[in-house]
Amino acid sequence: MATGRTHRPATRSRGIPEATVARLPLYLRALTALSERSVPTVSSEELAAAAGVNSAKLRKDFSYLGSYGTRGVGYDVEYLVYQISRELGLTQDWPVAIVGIGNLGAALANYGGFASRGFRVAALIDADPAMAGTPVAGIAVQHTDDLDRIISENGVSIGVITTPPGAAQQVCDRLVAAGVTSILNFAPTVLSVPDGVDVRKVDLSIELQILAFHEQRKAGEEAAADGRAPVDTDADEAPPMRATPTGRKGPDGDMPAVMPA
Amino acid sequence: MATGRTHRPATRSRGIPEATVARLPLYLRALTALSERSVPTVSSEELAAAAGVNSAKLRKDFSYLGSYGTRGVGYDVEYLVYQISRELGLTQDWPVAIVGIGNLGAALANYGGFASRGFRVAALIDADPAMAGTPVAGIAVQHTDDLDRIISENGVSIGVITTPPGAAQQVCDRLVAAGVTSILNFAPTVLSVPDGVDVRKVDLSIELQILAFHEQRKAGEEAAADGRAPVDTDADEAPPMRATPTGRKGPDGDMPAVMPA
DNA sequence: ATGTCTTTGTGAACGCGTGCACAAAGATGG
DNA sequence: CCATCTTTGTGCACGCGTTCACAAAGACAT
Repeated sequence: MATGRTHRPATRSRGIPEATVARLPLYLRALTALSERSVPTVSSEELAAAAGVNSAKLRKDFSYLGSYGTRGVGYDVEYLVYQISRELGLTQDWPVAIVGIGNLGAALANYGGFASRGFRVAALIDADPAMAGTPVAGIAVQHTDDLDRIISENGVSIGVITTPPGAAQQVCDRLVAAGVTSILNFAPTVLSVPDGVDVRKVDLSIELQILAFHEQRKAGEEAAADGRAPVDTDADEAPPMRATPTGRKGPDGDMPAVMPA
Repeated sequence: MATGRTHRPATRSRGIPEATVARLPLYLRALTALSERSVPTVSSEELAAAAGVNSAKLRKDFSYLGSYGTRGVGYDVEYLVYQISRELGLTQDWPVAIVGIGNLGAALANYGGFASRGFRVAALIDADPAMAGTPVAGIAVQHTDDLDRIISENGVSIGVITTPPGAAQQVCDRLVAAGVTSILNFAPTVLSVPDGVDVRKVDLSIELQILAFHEQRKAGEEAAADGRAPVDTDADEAPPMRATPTGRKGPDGDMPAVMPA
């Protein structure tokens, strides 16, 4: 019970936990699928299964948005699609600019999932002059020199960075200077941005490394279960000769032990 | 995060928290950069800044791996690179198969970050017979029919799915049946997998929607600060006529008037 | 109405992750 | 050897997120 106040969650984007926000798109996708199948209502149990989450969690998530369900029945699909869309800000148009039109940038430009929900690829930007004018996914690539103007003229507030890592921070700075306040970073770089700017990163190599960790652990457990010698996964087998703090070993010769105190 | 039912009630395995594992690749990247600059040691403060995290958090993370630092000095870069690499399982070779060679799949195949650390693109698989044999990133695409054999012969345990959403679950099932136990899913689908299989997803559209949410919130606050009428971000303005079950086609045509306001 | 049945919404407990703050450990200099 | 200085490693407290379990709300049948 929302403390008896109205069923309206008092303007609270503030009150919506980040973890919940991250799941809303998941619910929305499942609901959209139901909507296309003309399913009128859905229970928390069913929807949770479709979204791959716990039903109690789903109900709590929805409770942050308000009381949109009916006890004994479930949730009205269309109504919920609308409420979540509105909460996520998908009822308005979001022009997006992609900077760095290499393999990945081009792939994203062609990606259908973009236009589907409020997002529109408004500009493609690349530093290579040779690419200027070349159409990618039906949109002419523009040169980085015009980045500022392009962002302003199109009212872009969300930028996608798909440049090589070395250029990412610079591009980021320029985007922010031009007025972008949300960045989706595909470059394997830690971006630093001023307060008020949101950055989310998508990092293939990090994801793979996390999978490798679990994969290795599984292999080790399996070996142990087989009764064989477990994979040596944590002993200090042949470390690269833990460098003595003072004297560095061989190759680097007389590297002065620099290390700004 | 992983979507499947991969919930492990804290295996006694390694006491390394999931959150820490997710940051290790970040530290590793920063350390590798330092290593290339021949920096011998680094303090938790410096490294934390480079990785974009809190220094106390970094120290605690490292403490799960062991005591690899030297008080008063810091951490030996080379030694730490080795320890983290080993912990993540990057000292061994991980053959990876990419299924679905469209724009995105091809872009990933060409992505350099792959080979860099233990990962090797061992096979490209696509359902389109016309693509079979076509070289992408120097590797000939093979047909889905041979998926099982390809996975087995190459000892692939990590699969990357870049197919259209409709094919993702089926491809996933086949990968798992063939022996894959870790999946990186780029398709906008919730994959269900048996226990013991890890799934991580990369979802462009979800990331954008999360950014849109915050963007909308920022716009609302800004408007409020300007003294203008705040963006209506939560009132029940013009809902799609809450569940007016008016003539919903379907088996149950009668459709009671549910969902009162 | 009354009773039964279904499903929501949420109080409460728990566990994980984060950040502070500090003692311990080691380096360094006299 | 002792004093001082730097930086690690961690005990502790706090807050967020998850999950359980259940009372309340409403649908539906009689």
